[in-house]
Amino acid sequence: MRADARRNHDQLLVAARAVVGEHGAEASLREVARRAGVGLGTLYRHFPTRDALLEGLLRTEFDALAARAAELGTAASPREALVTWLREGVAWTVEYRGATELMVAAIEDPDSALHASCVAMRAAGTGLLTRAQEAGAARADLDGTDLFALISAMAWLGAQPALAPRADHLLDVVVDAVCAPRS
Amino acid sequence: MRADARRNHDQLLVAARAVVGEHGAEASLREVARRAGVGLGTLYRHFPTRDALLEGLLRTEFDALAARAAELGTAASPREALVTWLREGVAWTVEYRGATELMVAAIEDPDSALHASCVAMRAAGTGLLTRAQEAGAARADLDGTDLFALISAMAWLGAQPALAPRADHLLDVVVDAVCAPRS
DNA sequence: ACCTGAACACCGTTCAAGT
DNA sequence: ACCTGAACACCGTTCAAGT
Repeated sequence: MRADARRNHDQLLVAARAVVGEHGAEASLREVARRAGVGLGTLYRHFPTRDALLEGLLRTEFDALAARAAELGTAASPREALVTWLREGVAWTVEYRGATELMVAAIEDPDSALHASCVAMRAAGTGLLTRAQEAGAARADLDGTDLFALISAMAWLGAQPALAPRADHLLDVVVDAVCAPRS
Repeated sequence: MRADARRNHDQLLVAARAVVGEHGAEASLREVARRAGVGLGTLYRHFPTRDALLEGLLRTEFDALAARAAELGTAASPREALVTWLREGVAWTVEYRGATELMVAAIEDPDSALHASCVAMRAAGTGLLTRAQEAGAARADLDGTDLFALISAMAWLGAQPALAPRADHLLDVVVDAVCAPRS
């Protein structure tokens, strides 16, 4: 890759992080290009879809979550590992308001730039869930997709200003439900 | 109101119901006006905001939900009344994909055209919840806003194509959590 | 009173023309 | 190779002009 191309690529990601932080995942792509000091066509050359651009932002975070799951898998009790990871996953997802819908859509769309990262994250959660289930510390009738769905829904909830004040408490309720051994 | 104004008003609602059904709550207002055979300014005269237009569509449904709560309050056991209403509330909310965000925003914005309807719906749910709590059939650490939030989040989940297949099951999990007497 | 549609300031996306 | 920005087809919203 040519030096100028690489610089543009990097500046686009920097600008995107700022703009998405301010306006959410539906932020204007024109504004990203503007802020990066780059033509609009250059943005499309580097990131042909909005997903591709977000993937550039989120990949490192996804990887961190998967790594965290591996760490918890050995460092904590099955129940505590699962609960901690659930809470951290929700907290992290709330940060990217608007990205939750994209994440959810990407998990069943193999063509999405976010697909691989989503699948990896689900796999990490599945590991923790299975371990907790084997220890009798989580409901047996849940799978990794359910966990992913619950994290997404609670993150959506936390991103709604009107509901955010109760989000932590409601997450407690859901965590209780996930960890109830019966059914 | 003049006869032509009334006819335009009604046709706008008919068109809006169709267009929102097809494209969700973010549907193009231009398309609504087009489909109603009406100038764009006429739409804005009758419904000055998008909320006002949606309110026209949703008010009857909100009222039905409140009435349903009253009915269940006398016809069913406290637990069953709450659970049935929760399920029906989620099922109904899923129908209006995209409207969930608006509903949630409206409940704390007194200027929203949807505000009164949202508050009434929350009040109806609060009645059922309180009754169930007094019967020891629901967690004591939940209030009407929590119920509203959980309904919204589960409706959001059900509206995501990738998660919809598990939505019913996850609602069961949440219902179990709401009805767990402890904590 | 009520209606219309042009006008304005924005989008996302594509692509001919430049270096 | 890579970049630019005009062009196209859309938005939401406002408002002067018409009946």
